[in-house]
Amino acid sequence: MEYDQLKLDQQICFPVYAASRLITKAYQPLLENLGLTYPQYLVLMVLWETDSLSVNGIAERLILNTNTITPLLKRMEAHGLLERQRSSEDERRVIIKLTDKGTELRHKAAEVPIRLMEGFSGSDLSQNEITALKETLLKMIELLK
Amino acid sequence: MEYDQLKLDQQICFPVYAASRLITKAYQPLLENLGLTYPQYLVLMVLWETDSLSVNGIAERLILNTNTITPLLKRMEAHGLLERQRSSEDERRVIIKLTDKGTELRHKAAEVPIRLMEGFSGSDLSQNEITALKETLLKMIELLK
DNA sequence: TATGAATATATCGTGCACGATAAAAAAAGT
DNA sequence: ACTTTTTTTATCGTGCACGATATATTCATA
Repeated sequence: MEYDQLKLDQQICFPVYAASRLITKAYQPLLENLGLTYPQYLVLMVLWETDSLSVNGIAERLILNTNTITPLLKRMEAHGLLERQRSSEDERRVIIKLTDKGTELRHKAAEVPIRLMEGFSGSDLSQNEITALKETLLKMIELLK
Repeated sequence: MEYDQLKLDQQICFPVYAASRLITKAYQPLLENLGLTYPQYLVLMVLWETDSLSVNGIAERLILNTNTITPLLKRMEAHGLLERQRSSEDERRVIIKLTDKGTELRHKAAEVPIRLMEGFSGSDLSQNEITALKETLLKMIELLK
C-alpha cells in the first residue's frame, strides 16, 4: 500500500509545529532577562495594547483555552505583573489589569522582537517571504478556528 | 515611545504559534480513534519510514529534546506500540523498534492526513500557498536550529 | 416570575516540552 | 594504559495546553 501521505517530509503540520517551538526557544533567552516565559510575553503584548480585558477576551485574542489562561494569569499575578478583579457589572467575568511593574516592562520588551528578527536578516529569508508566510498562516488559522 | 513592534498583529511568531496549536487540535479527533496523541503520531510517522532508530535519531528527526522523547517513548511502549532496547553495540544508545501493533496502525493512519487536508480544500488556501508556506517554514527552521 | 439555556471562570487530570543536572559508556588525547 | 572529553539517555522541576467537568452568574423564554 502507498503511504507517501504519511511521510514526515510530506506534512505541512510538522514544519509548523517545529518552527513554532524553535521560535519559542529563540525567544527564551531574550525573555528570561525580563523574567518572562513566552506565553506570559504574549499575554503582556495583548494587555499593553488593550488594558482591562476579561479572561475570555485574552483567551480569544491568543486563541487559547480559558483553562490555559487562568493559571497563566495567576502566576503572572503572583509575580506582580497584573491584578485580577471580579467584575462588579457581570460577576462571571474577571478583569485583568496591568500593575505598574507590568506596564514598565513594555519599555524593556521593546527590543525583544527586534533582536529576534536580527536572526533572520542577512539570511536568504526575504521580507516578502515572511510577509507571505504570515498571510497564509492567518488564512489557515481562520479555517481552523 | 513607539511600540509598534510589540503589537500582536505585527508578530510572525504568534501566527506560527497559533496555527501549530490549531493544527494539533484538528488532528486530535482523528488520532483519538487510533488511541494516539499528536506527538505519538509524529513518532510513529518517523518509525514507519525508518524502523530501529535510536532515541537521539528520533529526537533529531522531530527536532525535539531527548528528555521529551524518552518519556513519550515509554508511554508508547506501555501501550504496546514499540519496544525500547539498549544497544549491545553501544550501550549508551536505546534502539526503538515497532511492535506488530505499532506497524499495523500505519494502515489505519493512512487516511488521517487526507482527512486533515480535506478541511483546506475548497477554501481560498491554494496548494501553491501551502507549498510556499512549507518552503519558507523549512528555511526558518534551518535558521533557528 | 420561574425555568431553561448560555456564558464565564475554575478545577482536575493528563500529556507534552524544555532547562538543568546526573550517570554511564564510548571516543579522544596524552 | 590512563585520563579527559564527548555522547547518550534518564531524572527532576516547572510551565504550559487541552479535554472534561463543575459552579456561579446572566440572559432568554414561557
